[in-house]
Amino acid sequence: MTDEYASIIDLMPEPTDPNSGYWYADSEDARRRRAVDLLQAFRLYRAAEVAMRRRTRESMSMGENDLLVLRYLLKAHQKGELVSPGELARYLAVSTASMTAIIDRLEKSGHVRRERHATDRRSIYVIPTVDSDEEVRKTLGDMHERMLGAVIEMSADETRIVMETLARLQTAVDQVDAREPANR
Amino acid sequence: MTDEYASIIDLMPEPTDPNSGYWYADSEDARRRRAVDLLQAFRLYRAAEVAMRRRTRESMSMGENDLLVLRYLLKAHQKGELVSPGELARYLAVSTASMTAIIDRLEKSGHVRRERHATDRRSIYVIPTVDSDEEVRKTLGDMHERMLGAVIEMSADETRIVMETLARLQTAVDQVDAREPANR
DNA sequence: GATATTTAGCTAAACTGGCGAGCTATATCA
DNA sequence: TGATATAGCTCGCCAGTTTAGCTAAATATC
Repeated sequence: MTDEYASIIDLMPEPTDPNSGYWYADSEDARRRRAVDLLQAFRLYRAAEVAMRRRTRESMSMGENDLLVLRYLLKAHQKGELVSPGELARYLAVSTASMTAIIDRLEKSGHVRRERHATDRRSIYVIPTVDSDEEVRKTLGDMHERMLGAVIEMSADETRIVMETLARLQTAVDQVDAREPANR
Repeated sequence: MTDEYASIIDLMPEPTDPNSGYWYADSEDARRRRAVDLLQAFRLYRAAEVAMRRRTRESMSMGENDLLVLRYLLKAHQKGELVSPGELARYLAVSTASMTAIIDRLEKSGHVRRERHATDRRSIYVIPTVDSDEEVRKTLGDMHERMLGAVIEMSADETRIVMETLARLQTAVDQVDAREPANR
Protein backbone atom coordinates (compact mmCIF):
# COMPACT_ATOMS: atom_id res chain seq x y z
CA MET A 1 0.00 0.00 0.00
CA THR A 2 1.20 3.43 -0.77
CA ASP A 3 -1.33 6.01 0.17
CA GLU A 4 1.11 7.65 2.43
CA TYR A 5 1.17 11.20 1.52
CA ALA A 6 -1.89 12.28 0.43
CA SER A 7 -1.89 14.53 -2.23
CA ILE A 8 -2.01 14.84 -5.30
CA ILE A 9 -2.03 14.39 -8.85
CA ASP A 10 -1.97 17.80 -10.17
CA LEU A 11 0.14 20.67 -11.16
CA MET A 12 -1.75 23.46 -9.57
CA PRO A 13 -0.10 26.76 -8.85
CA GLU A 14 1.32 27.32 -5.43
CA PRO A 15 -1.11 28.76 -2.92
CA THR A 16 -0.91 32.43 -2.33
CA ASP A 17 0.83 33.67 0.76
CA PRO A 18 -1.27 32.68 3.75
CA ASN A 19 -0.07 35.77 5.57
CA SER A 20 -2.07 37.86 3.18
CA GLY A 21 -5.13 36.84 5.17
CA TYR A 22 -8.47 35.49 4.19
CA TRP A 23 -10.00 38.44 2.49
CA TYR A 24 -9.65 39.19 -1.16
CA ALA A 25 -11.02 41.89 -3.40
CA ASP A 26 -13.51 40.18 -5.65
CA SER A 27 -11.81 40.62 -8.98
CA GLU A 28 -11.53 37.75 -11.41
CA ASP A 29 -8.00 37.38 -10.26
CA ALA A 30 -8.98 37.34 -6.61
CA ARG A 31 -11.59 34.71 -7.26
CA ARG A 32 -9.04 32.56 -8.93
CA ARG A 33 -6.61 32.93 -6.08
CA ARG A 34 -9.34 32.00 -3.63
CA ALA A 35 -10.22 28.92 -5.64
CA VAL A 36 -6.63 27.77 -5.77
CA ASP A 37 -6.20 28.34 -2.07
CA LEU A 38 -9.33 26.37 -1.35
CA LEU A 39 -8.19 23.41 -3.39
CA GLN A 40 -4.87 23.57 -1.65
CA ALA A 41 -6.68 23.49 1.69
CA PHE A 42 -8.47 20.35 0.57
CA ARG A 43 -5.18 18.76 -0.29
CA LEU A 44 -3.69 19.64 3.06
CA TYR A 45 -6.67 18.20 4.82
CA ARG A 46 -6.42 15.03 2.82
CA ALA A 47 -2.76 14.72 3.68
CA ALA A 48 -3.56 14.99 7.36
CA GLU A 49 -6.32 12.46 7.07
CA VAL A 50 -4.24 9.95 5.20
CA ALA A 51 -1.51 10.28 7.80
CA MET A 52 -4.06 9.71 10.54
CA ARG A 53 -5.34 6.62 8.83
CA ARG A 54 -1.83 5.30 8.49
CA ARG A 55 -1.16 5.80 12.19
CA THR A 56 -4.39 4.08 13.09
CA ARG A 57 -3.68 1.19 10.78
CA GLU A 58 -0.22 0.75 12.16
CA SER A 59 -1.39 0.91 15.74
CA MET A 60 -3.50 -2.14 15.03
CA SER A 61 -0.78 -3.56 12.82
CA MET A 62 -3.03 -4.51 9.98
CA GLY A 63 -3.56 -3.41 6.42
CA GLU A 64 -6.12 -0.97 5.16
CA ASN A 65 -8.35 -3.64 3.68
CA ASP A 66 -8.19 -5.78 6.77
CA LEU A 67 -9.37 -2.85 8.82
CA LEU A 68 -12.12 -2.00 6.35
CA VAL A 69 -13.38 -5.55 6.47
CA LEU A 70 -13.33 -5.54 10.24
CA ARG A 71 -15.24 -2.32 10.35
CA TYR A 72 -17.83 -3.61 7.90
CA LEU A 73 -18.26 -6.75 9.95
CA LEU A 74 -18.74 -4.83 13.16
CA LYS A 75 -21.37 -2.58 11.67
CA ALA A 76 -23.21 -5.58 10.29
CA HIS A 77 -22.86 -7.37 13.61
CA GLN A 78 -24.47 -4.46 15.40
CA LYS A 79 -27.47 -4.80 13.13
CA GLY A 80 -27.57 -8.53 13.69
CA GLU A 81 -26.62 -9.26 10.10
CA LEU A 82 -24.40 -12.09 8.99
CA VAL A 83 -21.76 -11.57 6.32
CA SER A 84 -20.19 -13.93 3.81
CA PRO A 85 -16.74 -13.66 2.23
CA GLY A 86 -18.33 -13.06 -1.14
CA GLU A 87 -20.20 -10.05 0.14
CA LEU A 88 -16.99 -8.67 1.59
CA ALA A 89 -15.15 -9.23 -1.67
CA ARG A 90 -17.80 -7.30 -3.54
CA TYR A 91 -17.73 -4.53 -0.96
CA LEU A 92 -14.00 -4.00 -1.31
CA ALA A 93 -13.95 -4.85 -4.99
CA VAL A 94 -11.18 -7.37 -4.56
CA SER A 95 -11.05 -10.93 -5.83
CA THR A 96 -12.42 -13.75 -3.73
CA ALA A 97 -8.87 -15.07 -3.59
CA SER A 98 -7.69 -11.90 -1.91
CA MET A 99 -10.65 -11.99 0.42
CA THR A 100 -9.74 -15.49 1.51
CA ALA A 101 -6.28 -14.20 2.35
CA ILE A 102 -7.68 -11.24 4.27
CA ILE A 103 -9.98 -13.45 6.30
CA ASP A 104 -7.09 -15.82 6.91
CA ARG A 105 -5.07 -13.00 8.39
CA LEU A 106 -7.92 -11.69 10.51
CA GLU A 107 -8.69 -15.17 11.76
CA LYS A 108 -5.07 -15.82 12.60
CA SER A 109 -4.86 -12.57 14.56
CA GLY A 110 -8.02 -13.51 16.41
CA HIS A 111 -10.22 -10.72 15.10
CA VAL A 112 -12.77 -12.90 13.33
CA ARG A 113 -13.81 -16.51 13.13
CA ARG A 114 -15.41 -18.56 10.37
CA GLU A 115 -18.72 -20.28 10.89
CA ARG A 116 -20.81 -22.54 8.70
CA HIS A 117 -23.63 -20.91 6.82
CA ALA A 118 -27.04 -21.88 8.17
CA THR A 119 -28.44 -23.27 4.94
CA ASP A 120 -25.92 -22.98 2.11
CA ARG A 121 -23.23 -25.54 2.79
CA ARG A 122 -20.87 -24.01 0.25
CA SER A 123 -20.82 -20.77 2.14
CA ILE A 124 -19.66 -19.45 5.50
CA TYR A 125 -20.21 -16.53 7.81
CA VAL A 126 -17.39 -14.30 8.94
CA ILE A 127 -18.00 -13.27 12.53
CA PRO A 128 -16.08 -10.55 14.37
CA THR A 129 -14.93 -11.53 17.83
CA VAL A 130 -15.80 -9.53 20.92
CA ASP A 131 -12.18 -8.54 21.38
CA SER A 132 -11.94 -7.05 17.92
CA ASP A 133 -15.04 -5.01 18.60
CA GLU A 134 -13.50 -3.45 21.68
CA GLU A 135 -10.17 -2.93 19.99
CA VAL A 136 -11.66 -1.12 17.03
CA ARG A 137 -13.87 0.99 19.24
CA LYS A 138 -10.98 1.99 21.41
CA THR A 139 -8.89 2.83 18.38
CA LEU A 140 -11.52 4.63 16.39
CA GLY A 141 -13.81 6.09 19.00
CA ASP A 142 -11.39 8.88 19.78
CA MET A 143 -11.21 9.91 16.16
CA HIS A 144 -14.95 9.86 15.80
CA GLU A 145 -15.37 12.13 18.81
CA ARG A 146 -12.81 14.61 17.63
CA MET A 147 -14.12 14.87 14.11
CA LEU A 148 -17.65 15.31 15.28
CA GLY A 149 -16.49 17.96 17.70
CA ALA A 150 -14.86 19.82 14.85
CA VAL A 151 -18.14 20.36 13.04
CA ILE A 152 -20.88 20.16 15.65
CA GLU A 153 -20.95 23.90 16.28
CA MET A 154 -21.63 24.81 12.68
CA SER A 155 -24.84 26.53 11.71
CA ALA A 156 -27.26 25.11 9.21
CA ASP A 157 -26.13 27.60 6.61
CA GLU A 158 -22.49 26.86 7.08
CA THR A 159 -23.11 23.16 6.85
CA ARG A 160 -25.07 23.64 3.67
CA ILE A 161 -22.31 25.69 2.08
CA VAL A 162 -19.68 23.09 2.83
CA MET A 163 -21.83 20.23 1.65
CA GLU A 164 -22.66 21.98 -1.58
CA THR A 165 -19.00 22.62 -2.18
CA LEU A 166 -18.25 18.98 -1.60
CA ALA A 167 -21.01 18.00 -3.98
CA ARG A 168 -19.67 20.24 -6.72
CA LEU A 169 -16.16 18.93 -6.26
CA GLN A 170 -17.40 15.39 -6.32
CA THR A 171 -19.20 15.97 -9.58
CA ALA A 172 -16.02 17.48 -10.96
CA VAL A 173 -13.78 14.58 -10.05
CA ASP A 174 -16.36 12.07 -11.23
CA GLN A 175 -16.22 13.66 -14.64
CA VAL A 176 -12.48 13.33 -14.88
CA ASP A 177 -12.35 10.30 -17.08
CA ALA A 178 -8.97 8.85 -17.54
CA ARG A 179 -8.23 8.58 -21.21
CA GLU A 180 -7.18 5.26 -22.62
CA PRO A 181 -3.51 4.53 -22.19
CA ALA A 182 -1.44 5.17 -25.32
CA ASN A 183 -0.92 1.52 -26.17
CA ARG A 184 -4.17 -0.36 -26.40
CA MET B 1 -1.55 0.11 -3.10
CA THR B 2 -4.94 -0.25 -1.65
CA ASP B 3 -6.56 3.11 -1.48
CA GLU B 4 -9.39 1.86 -3.56
CA TYR B 5 -12.43 2.67 -1.69
CA ALA B 6 -11.95 5.46 0.24
CA SER B 7 -13.44 5.53 3.35
CA ILE B 8 -12.96 4.96 6.40
CA ILE B 9 -11.90 3.89 9.61
CA ASP B 10 -14.78 4.57 11.76
CA LEU B 11 -18.04 3.37 13.03
CA MET B 12 -20.09 6.45 12.59
CA PRO B 13 -23.83 6.29 12.54
CA GLU B 14 -25.54 6.05 9.20
CA PRO B 15 -26.36 9.36 7.61
CA THR B 16 -29.87 10.54 7.96
CA ASP B 17 -32.20 10.20 5.03
CA PRO B 18 -30.97 12.55 2.30
CA ASN B 19 -34.56 12.98 1.14
CA SER B 20 -35.26 14.86 4.30
CA GLY B 21 -33.51 17.82 2.67
CA TYR B 22 -30.87 20.18 3.82
CA TRP B 23 -32.68 22.10 6.49
CA TYR B 24 -32.85 21.06 10.08
CA ALA B 25 -34.39 22.59 13.15
CA ASP B 26 -31.53 23.72 15.31
CA SER B 27 -31.96 21.47 18.31
CA GLU B 28 -29.04 19.63 19.81
CA ASP B 29 -30.26 16.60 17.98
CA ALA B 30 -30.50 18.43 14.69
CA ARG B 31 -27.00 19.76 15.07
CA ARG B 32 -25.73 16.29 15.64
CA ARG B 33 -27.49 14.96 12.60
CA ARG B 34 -26.07 17.77 10.52
CA ALA B 35 -22.58 17.03 11.76
CA VAL B 36 -22.87 13.36 10.94
CA ASP B 37 -24.22 14.14 7.50
CA LEU B 38 -21.38 16.50 6.86
CA LEU B 39 -18.77 13.96 7.80
CA GLN B 40 -20.51 11.47 5.60
CA ALA B 41 -20.35 13.96 2.75
CA PHE B 42 -16.62 14.25 3.29
CA ARG B 43 -16.29 10.50 3.08
CA LEU B 44 -18.28 10.35 -0.12
CA TYR B 45 -16.14 13.02 -1.65
CA ARG B 46 -13.01 11.22 -0.65
CA ALA B 47 -14.29 8.03 -2.23
CA ALA B 48 -14.91 9.85 -5.48
CA GLU B 49 -11.51 11.43 -5.38
CA VAL B 50 -9.73 8.20 -4.67
CA ALA B 51 -11.52 6.56 -7.55
CA MET B 52 -10.52 9.40 -9.81
CA ARG B 53 -6.92 9.09 -8.79
CA ARG B 54 -7.02 5.40 -9.48
CA ARG B 55 -8.39 5.98 -12.97
CA THR B 56 -5.75 8.58 -13.66
CA ARG B 57 -3.00 6.36 -12.38
CA GLU B 58 -4.17 3.48 -14.48
CA SER B 59 -4.46 5.58 -17.60
CA MET B 60 -0.75 6.27 -17.33
CA SER B 61 -0.12 2.71 -16.20
CA MET B 62 2.09 3.62 -13.32
CA GLY B 63 1.93 3.46 -9.58
CA GLU B 64 0.87 6.21 -7.26
CA ASN B 65 4.38 6.96 -6.09
CA ASP B 66 5.76 7.00 -9.59
CA LEU B 67 3.17 9.56 -10.54
CA LEU B 68 3.82 11.65 -7.43
CA VAL B 69 7.51 11.68 -8.18
CA LEU B 70 6.89 12.70 -11.75
CA ARG B 71 4.61 15.50 -10.67
CA TYR B 72 7.15 16.73 -8.15
CA LEU B 73 9.85 16.69 -10.79
CA LEU B 74 7.75 18.63 -13.26
CA LYS B 75 6.93 21.32 -10.74
CA ALA B 76 10.58 21.65 -9.83
CA HIS B 77 11.54 21.68 -13.49
CA GLN B 78 9.18 24.57 -14.13
CA LYS B 79 10.98 26.52 -11.47
CA GLY B 80 14.33 25.57 -12.92
CA GLU B 81 15.24 23.50 -9.88
CA LEU B 82 17.18 20.28 -9.98
CA VAL B 83 16.15 17.34 -7.86
CA SER B 84 18.11 14.47 -6.38
CA PRO B 85 16.83 10.99 -5.52
CA GLY B 86 17.41 11.69 -1.86
CA GLU B 87 15.15 14.69 -1.93
CA LEU B 88 12.46 12.61 -3.60
CA ALA B 89 12.82 9.86 -1.05
CA ARG B 90 12.35 12.34 1.77
CA TYR B 91 9.38 13.88 0.02
CA LEU B 92 7.57 10.58 -0.29
CA ALA B 93 8.92 9.23 2.98
CA VAL B 94 10.10 6.04 1.39
CA SER B 95 13.51 4.41 1.63
CA THR B 96 16.25 5.35 -0.76
CA ALA B 97 16.08 1.78 -2.01
CA SER B 98 12.47 2.24 -3.04
CA MET B 99 13.33 5.51 -4.67
CA THR B 100 16.02 3.83 -6.71
CA ALA B 101 13.42 1.35 -7.91
CA ILE B 102 10.94 4.09 -8.72
CA ILE B 103 13.49 6.03 -10.71
CA ASP B 104 14.50 2.83 -12.47
CA ARG B 105 10.93 2.31 -13.59
CA LEU B 106 10.46 5.90 -14.67
CA GLU B 107 13.72 5.82 -16.57
CA LYS B 108 12.83 2.57 -18.27
CA SER B 109 9.47 3.97 -19.35
CA GLY B 110 11.20 7.05 -20.69
CA HIS B 111 9.68 9.57 -18.29
CA VAL B 112 12.90 10.68 -16.65
CA ARG B 113 16.62 10.42 -17.16
CA ARG B 114 19.53 10.46 -14.70
CA GLU B 115 22.28 13.03 -14.94
CA ARG B 116 25.45 13.57 -13.00
CA HIS B 117 25.33 16.13 -10.24
CA ALA B 118 27.28 19.28 -11.05
CA THR B 119 29.56 19.23 -8.03
CA ASP B 120 28.79 16.25 -5.80
CA ARG B 121 30.05 13.20 -7.59
CA ARG B 122 28.13 10.84 -5.33
CA SER B 123 24.85 12.38 -6.34
CA ILE B 124 22.69 12.67 -9.45
CA TYR B 125 19.86 14.75 -10.81
CA VAL B 126 16.60 13.24 -11.90
CA ILE B 127 15.31 15.11 -14.92
CA PRO B 128 11.82 14.73 -16.38
CA THR B 129 11.70 14.34 -20.13
CA VAL B 130 9.68 16.59 -22.36
CA ASP B 131 7.35 13.75 -23.26
CA SER B 132 6.48 13.07 -19.66
CA ASP B 133 5.66 16.70 -19.16
CA GLU B 134 3.16 16.66 -21.97
CA GLU B 135 1.71 13.36 -20.91
CA VAL B 136 1.12 14.47 -17.36
CA ARG B 137 -0.34 17.75 -18.47
CA LYS B 138 -2.71 16.03 -20.81
CA THR B 139 -3.76 13.61 -18.13
CA LEU B 140 -4.05 16.05 -15.28
CA GLY B 141 -4.96 19.30 -16.95
CA ASP B 142 -8.54 18.25 -17.42
CA MET B 143 -8.92 17.44 -13.74
CA HIS B 144 -7.38 20.70 -12.71
CA GLU B 145 -9.79 22.65 -14.90
CA ARG B 146 -12.82 20.84 -13.62
CA MET B 147 -11.92 21.17 -9.98
CA LEU B 148 -11.17 24.83 -10.32
CA GLY B 149 -14.46 25.31 -12.12
CA ALA B 150 -16.26 23.69 -9.23
CA VAL B 151 -15.17 26.33 -6.77
CA ILE B 152 -14.39 29.46 -8.78
CA GLU B 153 -17.86 30.92 -8.38
CA MET B 154 -17.77 30.87 -4.62
CA SER B 155 -17.93 34.09 -2.66
CA ALA B 156 -15.26 35.16 -0.23
CA ASP B 157 -17.49 34.29 2.70
CA GLU B 158 -18.30 30.86 1.40
CA THR B 159 -14.67 30.13 0.74
CA ARG B 160 -13.77 31.22 4.21
CA ILE B 161 -16.39 28.99 5.78
CA VAL B 162 -15.19 25.93 3.91
CA MET B 163 -11.56 26.62 4.64
CA GLU B 164 -12.24 27.09 8.31
CA THR B 165 -14.11 23.82 8.39
CA LEU B 166 -11.21 22.08 6.72
CA ALA B 167 -8.83 23.63 9.21
CA ARG B 168 -10.88 22.43 12.18
CA LEU B 169 -11.14 18.93 10.74
CA GLN B 170 -7.44 18.86 10.08
CA THR B 171 -6.66 19.81 13.63
CA ALA B 172 -9.00 17.08 14.77
CA VAL B 173 -7.40 14.32 12.73
CA ASP B 174 -3.94 15.52 13.63
CA GLN B 175 -4.80 15.00 17.27
CA VAL B 176 -5.88 11.45 16.73
CA ASP B 177 -2.77 9.75 17.93
CA ALA B 178 -2.61 6.09 17.38
CA ARG B 179 -1.86 4.36 20.62
CA GLU B 180 1.10 2.06 20.84
CA PRO B 181 0.44 -1.43 19.55
CA ALA B 182 -0.15 -4.00 22.30
CA ASN B 183 3.23 -5.67 21.95
CA ARG B 184 6.10 -3.25 22.17
C1' DG C 1 47.44 16.05 5.57
C1' DA C 2 45.72 11.79 7.41
C1' DT C 3 42.02 9.50 9.33
C1' DA C 4 37.29 8.87 10.78
C1' DT C 5 32.60 9.70 10.06
C1' DT C 6 28.69 10.79 7.39
C1' DT C 7 26.17 10.97 3.19
C1' DA C 8 24.35 9.46 -1.55
C1' DG C 9 22.79 6.11 -4.21
C1' DC C 10 22.69 1.23 -5.47
C1' DT C 11 22.13 -3.98 -4.89
C1' DA C 12 20.27 -8.21 -2.96
C1' DA C 13 17.04 -10.88 -0.49
C1' DA C 14 12.86 -11.08 1.76
C1' DC C 15 8.06 -9.81 2.69
C1' DT C 16 3.40 -8.12 1.70
C1' DG C 17 -0.77 -8.10 -0.53
C1' DG C 18 -2.78 -8.25 -4.55
C1' DC C 19 -4.29 -11.17 -8.94
C1' DG C 20 -5.97 -15.02 -12.32
C1' DA C 21 -6.71 -19.77 -13.06
C1' DG C 22 -8.32 -23.73 -11.62
C1' DC C 23 -10.28 -26.99 -7.91
C1' DT C 24 -13.99 -29.00 -4.96
C1' DA C 25 -18.36 -29.00 -3.06
C1' DT C 26 -22.88 -27.55 -3.25
C1' DA C 27 -27.04 -25.40 -5.08
C1' DT C 28 -30.17 -24.48 -8.75
C1' DC C 29 -32.20 -24.69 -13.36
C1' DA C 30 -34.21 -27.17 -17.37
C1' DT D 1 -31.35 -36.26 -13.87
C1' DG D 2 -27.81 -33.78 -15.93
C1' DA D 3 -25.95 -29.17 -16.98
C1' DT D 4 -24.62 -25.07 -15.22
C1' DA D 5 -23.81 -21.57 -11.75
C1' DT D 6 -22.02 -20.25 -7.33
C1' DA D 7 -19.02 -20.15 -2.91
C1' DG D 8 -14.85 -20.37 -1.11
C1' DC D 9 -10.11 -22.17 -1.26
C1' DT D 10 -5.31 -23.30 -3.21
C1' DC D 11 -1.56 -22.39 -6.15
C1' DG D 12 1.77 -19.83 -8.57
C1' DC D 13 2.88 -15.33 -9.85
C1' DC D 14 3.77 -10.37 -9.82
C1' DA D 15 4.28 -5.28 -8.22
C1' DG D 16 6.26 -2.61 -4.92
C1' DT D 17 8.17 -2.12 -0.61
C1' DT D 18 11.62 -2.92 3.18
C1' DT D 19 16.09 -3.90 5.59
C1' DA D 20 20.87 -4.69 5.50
C1' DG D 21 24.85 -3.89 3.58
C1' DC D 22 27.96 -2.13 -0.18
C1' DT D 23 30.96 1.47 -2.66
C1' DA D 24 32.35 6.00 -3.52
C1' DA D 25 32.65 10.58 -2.27
C1' DA D 26 32.22 14.54 0.84
C1' DT D 27 32.99 16.41 5.34
C1' DA D 28 34.73 16.68 10.07
C1' DT D 29 38.43 15.81 13.42
C1' DC D 30 42.84 15.29 15.04
